[in-house]
Amino acid sequence: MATTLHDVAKLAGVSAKTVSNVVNDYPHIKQATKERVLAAIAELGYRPNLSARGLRSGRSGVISLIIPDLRNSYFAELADAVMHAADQLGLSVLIELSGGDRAREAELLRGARLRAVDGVLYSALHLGDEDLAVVEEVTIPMVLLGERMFNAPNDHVTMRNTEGARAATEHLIALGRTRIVAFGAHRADIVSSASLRLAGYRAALDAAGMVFDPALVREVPVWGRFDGAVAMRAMLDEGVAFDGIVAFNDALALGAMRVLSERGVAMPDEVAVIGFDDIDEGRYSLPSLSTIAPGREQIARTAVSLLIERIAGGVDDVPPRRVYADFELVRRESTATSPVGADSSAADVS
Amino acid sequence: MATTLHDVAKLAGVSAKTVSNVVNDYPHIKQATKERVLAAIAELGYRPNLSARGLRSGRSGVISLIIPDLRNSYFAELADAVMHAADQLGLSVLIELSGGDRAREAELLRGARLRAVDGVLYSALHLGDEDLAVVEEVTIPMVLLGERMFNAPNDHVTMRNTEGARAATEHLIALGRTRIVAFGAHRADIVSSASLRLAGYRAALDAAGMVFDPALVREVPVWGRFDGAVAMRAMLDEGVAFDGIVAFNDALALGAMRVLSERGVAMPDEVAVIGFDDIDEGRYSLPSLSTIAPGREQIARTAVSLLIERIAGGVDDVPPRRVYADFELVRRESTATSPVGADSSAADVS
DNA sequence: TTGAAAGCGCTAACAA
DNA sequence: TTGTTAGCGCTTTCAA
Repeated sequence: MATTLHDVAKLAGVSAKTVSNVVNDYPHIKQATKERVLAAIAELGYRPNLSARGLRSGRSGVISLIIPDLRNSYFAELADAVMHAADQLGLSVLIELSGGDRAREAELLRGARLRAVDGVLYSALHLGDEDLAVVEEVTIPMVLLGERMFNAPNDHVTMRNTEGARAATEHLIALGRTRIVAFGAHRADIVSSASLRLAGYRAALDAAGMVFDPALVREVPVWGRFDGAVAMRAMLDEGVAFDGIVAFNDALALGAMRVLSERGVAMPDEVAVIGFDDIDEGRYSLPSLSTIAPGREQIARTAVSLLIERIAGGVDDVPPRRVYADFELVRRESTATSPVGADSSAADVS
Repeated sequence: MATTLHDVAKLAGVSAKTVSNVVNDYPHIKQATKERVLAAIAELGYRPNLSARGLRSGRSGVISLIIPDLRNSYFAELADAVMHAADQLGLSVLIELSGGDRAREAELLRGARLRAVDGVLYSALHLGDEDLAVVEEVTIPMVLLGERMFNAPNDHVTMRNTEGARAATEHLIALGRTRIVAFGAHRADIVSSASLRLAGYRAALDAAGMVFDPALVREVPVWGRFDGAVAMRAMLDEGVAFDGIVAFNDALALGAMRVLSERGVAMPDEVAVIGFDDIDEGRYSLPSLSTIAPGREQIARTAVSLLIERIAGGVDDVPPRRVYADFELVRRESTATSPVGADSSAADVS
């Protein structure tokens, strides 16, 4: 079998506790002892049994990240950022995929796996304030990501959705666009990224004294490229007139742009497009895609930090914190004033 | 504290062992006993402590997936497929990112985390046969993914790189292209996806009686969109003439296509492009990108199955297995014979 | 079909 | 600064 603490202790001529102290960087150890132990560890190739440590200490050094899927670039890039943040703080990340399925979103919160991790970062698409009971049953530290479940008693990290959508819309208005589509709305009655972004869109129109036209609000329940393409195709077929699109995420925008190109609609001249998320792909599309960058790194770092604080304890009496990451308007060709190709070093490709 | 097996046992009026049997679906249990235990579990909200189980049984129910990063769509989609395959077999996946860093690729193989998991799926970019010593030190079951380390004593799942590249090249040759770029070559002296794909490219040229022109082999060390764009820009600036591109992955192809579009090069008329990986994004680019689909799902399912077999044991005397997944040539607009736009339901968007 | 006893490898609490 | 004792919650082994 694998070597244990005791094997090391025997070889080094010390007690198991001393070896444990060395392994855990306990400060008060005589240098000579430490070196002897370290030598024994190296000689035997000892590596601690994390299950035993976890059982004894109640800590596993692992956190869960629950997200819909990894095929979606936004979540893949978010997961990447979370893993780097966690790694720097000595934590491993166990990813669990809800598949955007409501039942599974709830199920994962109840699963046994959640007893094996120290904390969880949870990003739901469907679970909302009406499911608070499930959320409150979670006994380990949990930090919420995204827009759902605003009333849960947990720390919560999210972007400034409304302000971001407003900035995006104002950007198009400043370009002189008058018929701007809100692309990717959801059912209006629940708080979600979609409803917050729609509110920002409306606020921008109101502030500019523009009329809100419901015909320009396009519902797209799923925010993928495919869904964006289908919805845009339908919109064009219906003959709706528009000269700008605020897409509620980049994937939707990219799907829509593909259809606009097929139909020979010039971007940004005939239709200017801006998305949300700043996924890498948007830098290389044609035209490159203007977007609202949500502050992904900041979200990841903040979420992991808040979670670690809760895991460490000592903040039990601190009420739920809500952190809003800073967004940034990224201007690319899809909302440029000069036509595509005028600047051959376009986008940030160069 | 959380409820334990004993709490359940006490409430149900049975021994801990019986509860354990129920939890683990041990077959020979009287129905009445089982129901009583189940009721007690439900009443107390009992969930097993995975650390304790892991300590006792030597199994954690977790496997590691070591990949370069998640910003790269290929790996994100691969990870997604692996997680689904693992989930169906009751395993959780702990992802570790090597960042495409050679030292870290080795370090992760030695880490303590690898003692806490039952097995590992390992995809290296840099570690090769010259690092066999590190690989051989891994004591838990390990299945290799990708092209590196062909001589390691492990099961290995990969795509048919050479055949795939040959099919891609032959596809362009059939289109009448005569000056085809091999885009994304690496140092020739090591076995890698790049060298295998280059071999396939050469084989296709040879079979067609075409001359191999080293000027058409373009080295691009990193396979990202950005790198593809930079390399293509350089190539155009150098004035190399070509009418086809076999890009060694889709990201490279997409980066190159962006530059070709900027420069007004018509695709596929002036330059036909085909990539590798079949990432989702290629369906929505303009033109949509023809590609070699590597059989990602098959790779994921097979790798997880092989790993589980090794974990379960009983195959210790079975020599290392090598599985080659089936690839598929996916024809899209970037190698279509009719010009883009002729078919408005282009790509598989519709 | 069920129970009793033992102990996986580690660290917390305390003692020396 | 280091050692001793105990036990985390579970499953394995063996017995009944």
